[in-house]
Amino acid sequence: MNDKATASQAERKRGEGVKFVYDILRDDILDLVLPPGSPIDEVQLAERLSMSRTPIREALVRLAGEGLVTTLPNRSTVVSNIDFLNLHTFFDAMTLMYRVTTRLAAQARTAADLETIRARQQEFARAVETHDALAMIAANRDFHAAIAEAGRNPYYTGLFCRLLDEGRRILRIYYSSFDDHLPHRYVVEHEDIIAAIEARDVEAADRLASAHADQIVRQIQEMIARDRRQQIAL
Amino acid sequence: MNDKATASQAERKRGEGVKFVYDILRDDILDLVLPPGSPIDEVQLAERLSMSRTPIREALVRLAGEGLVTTLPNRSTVVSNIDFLNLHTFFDAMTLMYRVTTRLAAQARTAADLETIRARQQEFARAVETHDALAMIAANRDFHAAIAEAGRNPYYTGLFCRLLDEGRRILRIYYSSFDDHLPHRYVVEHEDIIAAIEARDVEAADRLASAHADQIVRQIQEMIARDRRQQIAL
DNA sequence: TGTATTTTATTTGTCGACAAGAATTTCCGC
DNA sequence: GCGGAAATTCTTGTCGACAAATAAAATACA
Repeated sequence: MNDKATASQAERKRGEGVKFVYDILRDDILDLVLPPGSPIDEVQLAERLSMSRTPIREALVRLAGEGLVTTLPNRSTVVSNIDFLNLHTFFDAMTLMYRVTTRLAAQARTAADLETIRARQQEFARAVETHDALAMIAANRDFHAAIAEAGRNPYYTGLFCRLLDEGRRILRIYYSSFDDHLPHRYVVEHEDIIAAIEARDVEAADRLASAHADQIVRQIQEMIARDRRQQIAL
Repeated sequence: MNDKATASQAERKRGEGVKFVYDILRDDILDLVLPPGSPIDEVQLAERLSMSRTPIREALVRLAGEGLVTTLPNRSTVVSNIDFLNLHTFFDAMTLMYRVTTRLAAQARTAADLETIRARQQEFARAVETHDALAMIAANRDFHAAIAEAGRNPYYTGLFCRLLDEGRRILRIYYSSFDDHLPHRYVVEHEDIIAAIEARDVEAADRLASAHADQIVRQIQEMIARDRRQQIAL
C-alpha cells in the first residue's frame, strides 16, 4: 500500500517502531488509501512491516485516541467513518478555530513566525499554480497550522490540527470529481491574512479568517451538493 | 495507592484490562495522588494490579495522547507537569469553551438535556453546602460537561473536557490552602446559566458563561497569588 | 579526594506464544 | 432445501521472556 512500508523495513532503531507504523497508518488514513470503514488487520500489518503486533497495537491505540480509528471490543479495529450527518458541527468548529488562531497569531507573532508562514504560503501558491489539488490540500493545512503555531496556544493548535486533518479526508473524497482548476482566490485571501498578521491588526485578521473559513465551508458544501446530484443522475 | 486497585484484581473480563488501568491512573493523576513529575513504573504497576505490562503500556499510550503523561523515549514515563508559565493559554481556551458550549446548549438543548443539567447542578449545590471542595470540583466539571453535551458538538466537548480535567488538577493544588468556605455565588451563577439555556436565550447564555469563566479565572489567579505570598513568607 | 571508565543493574521496547471471543463453516434434523 | 446447533477457523487481548538502551555502581587512575 505505502511505499515507505517496504523501503526501510530492516534497519529501524529501537523505540521508533511505534512512530513508524503510526505515521504510515495516519498518512494512509488521511489520504484515503485506507477509506473509512476499512478493517485494519494487525497480523497482516505486522507481516508487511516485518515487526511484532505489539508496536502496531500501540500505534492503533494512539490513532484511536485521535479518533482516526475505532476499536470495536474483541472485534476488528476499523478506520473511523466520516459523520456526514453532523458535518455542520465540523464546519462550526473549523470556522471558530480559523478565527481564534488567526487572531492570536496577529497578537503574538514574531518575525520568525512570519517567515515560516510565508514559506508555507509559497508552497501553497506553487501547488495552486501547478493545479496539484492534493498538494494544495496538504500545503493549506501546513499554512494554517503555522499560523496557529504563531498564536502559541497548544490547546487551540491541537484541536485545529485535528480539524484540518479531518478536513483533508473530506476534501480528498471530492477532489476526484473536482476538475483540479483551483481558485486563485484562496492565494489572495491567504496574502491578506498574512498582511493582517504582520500589521498586528487583530480585528482585520479575525474578519479575514472568518470570511476565508466561510469560503471553504461553502466550497465543500457545494462539492457535496454537486456529488449528490451526480449520484442521483446515475 | 488506589483502593480500586486491590479490590477487583482477580476477576476481570477479557478486553477491559486496559480501561481498568487507564481509569485508575487517570483518577490518580487528576486527584494528584500521582503529582506532576511522578515516574510511573510499569513493572511495579503490573505487579500491583496483577497483570502483564502490555495492557499497562497501552493505557500509558492513551494517557500520553491526552497529554496527562509524558513518555521520554527509552526512559521512564512521568506524569505531565502543569505549565504555570503559560497558564494564560489555558485560561484563554477555557473561557472560550465555556462561552461556545453554553451558547450551543442554549440553541440545541432538549428537555432531557435540561433534566441532566439540573441533576448535575443539584449535586454541585450539595457539594457547596457540605463544604466539600473536592466534590465541588468534580461536580462543577460534570455540570459544564453536561452543558457541552447538550450543545452536541463533539469537537468542542472533547477539548472542553480536557480543559476541565486540567483545571481539576490545578484546583486540587490550591484547595489545600483554600479554607473550604466555598462561595455560594457559583451556585447562583449556574442557576442563571440554566435559565438562559432553558429560555434558549443565546446571547444571555454567552454573556453569563463569559462572566462565570472570568470569575473562575480570577479565583484561580488569586489563589496562585496568595500561594506565592505564602511561599515568600516562609 | 575527585574524576574518568568499566561493570553491573534496572527498565524499556519488542517478540513469539497462547487462550478467550467472535465469525465462519460444517453438519444435522426437519 | 432450509434453519439451527456444533465445530472449526480467525482474530484479539494478554502473558512471560529477551535484548537494547539507559542509569547506577564499582573500579581505576591522577
